[in-house]
Amino acid sequence: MIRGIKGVKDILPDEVGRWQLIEATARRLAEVYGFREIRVPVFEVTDLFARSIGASTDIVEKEMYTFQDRDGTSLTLRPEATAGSVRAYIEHNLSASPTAQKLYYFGPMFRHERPQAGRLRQFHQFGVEAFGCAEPAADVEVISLLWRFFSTLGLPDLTLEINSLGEAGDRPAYKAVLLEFLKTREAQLCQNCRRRMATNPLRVLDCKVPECRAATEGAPKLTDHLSPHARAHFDAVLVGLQTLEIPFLLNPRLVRGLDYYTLTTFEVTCSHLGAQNAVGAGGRYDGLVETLGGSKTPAVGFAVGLERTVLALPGAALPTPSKLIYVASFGPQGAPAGRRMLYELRALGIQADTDHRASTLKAHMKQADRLGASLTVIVGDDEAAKNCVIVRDMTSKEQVELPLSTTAINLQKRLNTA
RNA sequence: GUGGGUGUAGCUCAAGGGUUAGAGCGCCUGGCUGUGGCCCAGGAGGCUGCGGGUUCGAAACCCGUCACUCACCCCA
Repeated sequence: MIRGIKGVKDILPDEVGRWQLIEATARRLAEVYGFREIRVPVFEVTDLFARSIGASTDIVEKEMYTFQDRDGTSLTLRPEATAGSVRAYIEHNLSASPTAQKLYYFGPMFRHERPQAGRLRQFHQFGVEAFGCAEPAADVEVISLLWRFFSTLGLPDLTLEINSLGEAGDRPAYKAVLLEFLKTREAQLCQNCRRRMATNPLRVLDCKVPECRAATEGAPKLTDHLSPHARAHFDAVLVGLQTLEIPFLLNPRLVRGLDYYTLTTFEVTCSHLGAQNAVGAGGRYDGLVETLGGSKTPAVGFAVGLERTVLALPGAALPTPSKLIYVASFGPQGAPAGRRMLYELRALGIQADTDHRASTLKAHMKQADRLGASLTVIVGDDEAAKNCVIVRDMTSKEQVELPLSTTAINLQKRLNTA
């Protein structure tokens, strides 16, 4: 038997309802907020990701699905969609358009990691990118969309954490200060954190080991080393959130892993998701458009992990299935009459079905029950001969005889008034 | 890449060295020959993940391997 690839999952019919609800909610809210959909390719030239995400990040170093095109060009399955969106934004000169600055997208992303709860090698994201606005109000708008999305779906026990990474110049300066501090505590840090001191000192602050957290308790805070402009921007974002009454938690330890983030970063976590508890995250990336060859353009966005959203979605959020009419037809005259009835019902836009394998009324009734039909139209040879059908209400068991020719239209009225 | 857990019927799980590997749910048939659910009776369905070893005897113990899963790293 050929199996699916490790870390790549089928989304089966029984779970698709949850996905459709989430996608419809995302799409509707994004449009309400003035974002417009963009569809970018699932693969791009490798260099695009290396330059945007950061050459020394885990994603680029060891998690990308990279392959050679026939001419030798290195291509990569997208590990995220911001890079592609920015590329498209520059390539099609969207900055010249007064209306195309706010984009949203859906789609699969690919990262070669060991799968675990809430983490797959092919996973799906919904995300937005707002280009061209450096105002704190843009950060607040994006965060408020993210928060509204989760609350509309009714995800329980969410926390919005927020931090500022400062402007481009602030981080290197802070890194130096932090490193000085860490050196004085090196003996108390875990093996991992000692390694991180060399690779990514900011991550030490985010370590889960209690000893490390204790050791870094008095560490200098990035938010104390912000430039005046970065400080003012951050404060304005926080005030903006307070104005909208969106609850947040300041987390000076919150560090985003992608190199392009600047100033505001945020993350929404859900407390009963297991270890991978971030359902959505994002931030500002004012330098990225320029890095990729565009003109200097501020931008802010987020990405939502749809698998994680599905996991956290309460069962009550599931949409109720629509009413189904089952056609139970059998016999040399009844069967063709039934097929015609089915055709007419469907032409009227009524969800109707039958089981072509069933040759007895009993088998039909059983199938109607399993499909959850609200009404069953019975057409046997007797009915066909009399040009009528029997309509059975599956819950009340009431049956009425109706003329064959007007049944479909009758049932349509009955469904509309029910 | 590293570590832990688990692999038995379609699904959820029993059987912890000893006859023919069981149960619930689901499925099929009949009770009910043109009427579903509930009930009753019967039935089908298993190379116990795979390969080796120990043993008179292995689903069980040992080794290997593969898969799934959780966690680390990292991230949505």
